[in-house]
Amino acid sequence: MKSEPDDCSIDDLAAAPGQCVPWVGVRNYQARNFMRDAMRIGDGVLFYHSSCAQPGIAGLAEVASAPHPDPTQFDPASRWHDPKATPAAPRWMLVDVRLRARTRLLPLTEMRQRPELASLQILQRGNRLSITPVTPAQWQAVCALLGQPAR
DNA sequence: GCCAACGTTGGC
DNA sequence: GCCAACGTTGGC
Repeated sequence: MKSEPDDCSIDDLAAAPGQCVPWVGVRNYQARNFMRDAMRIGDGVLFYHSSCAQPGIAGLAEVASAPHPDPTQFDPASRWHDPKATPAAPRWMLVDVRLRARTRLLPLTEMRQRPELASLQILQRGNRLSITPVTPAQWQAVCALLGQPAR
């Protein structure tokens, strides 16, 4: 899951109540569908810093809630406000994400050098999705590079 | 700031 | 439903 550190960095996640944040602001249907349909509580999350000086994986996290409506879609003052969404017919669903571990930064440049990570969807040409699935083998490879248990 | 790549919009 | 125009993403 990509996050711009100016919005929510791994340190912001660590400082959040319960080290847990609602993943607000996703406004892409494919990314929404991953949160709404594919994620389960306890699923592992690679926390990726994007649109910053050093893009890369900054820590491990996990899905901490069932899907629920993104509250920012109803808030006219929010940058993520969606005038077409109503509480009766929400358009954007999200999950909460809880920190497991801050890690060293695994830079995008290093990720590209690792053959075992070559299949990661985030590394594919033209990928722009802010949420992409990770296979168990990819997860284990990243954890090994970060010196983290793969549990 | 550039630009490749992709998503969304809206006229037809 | 097609598709051109436009907007967004995100690394560099």
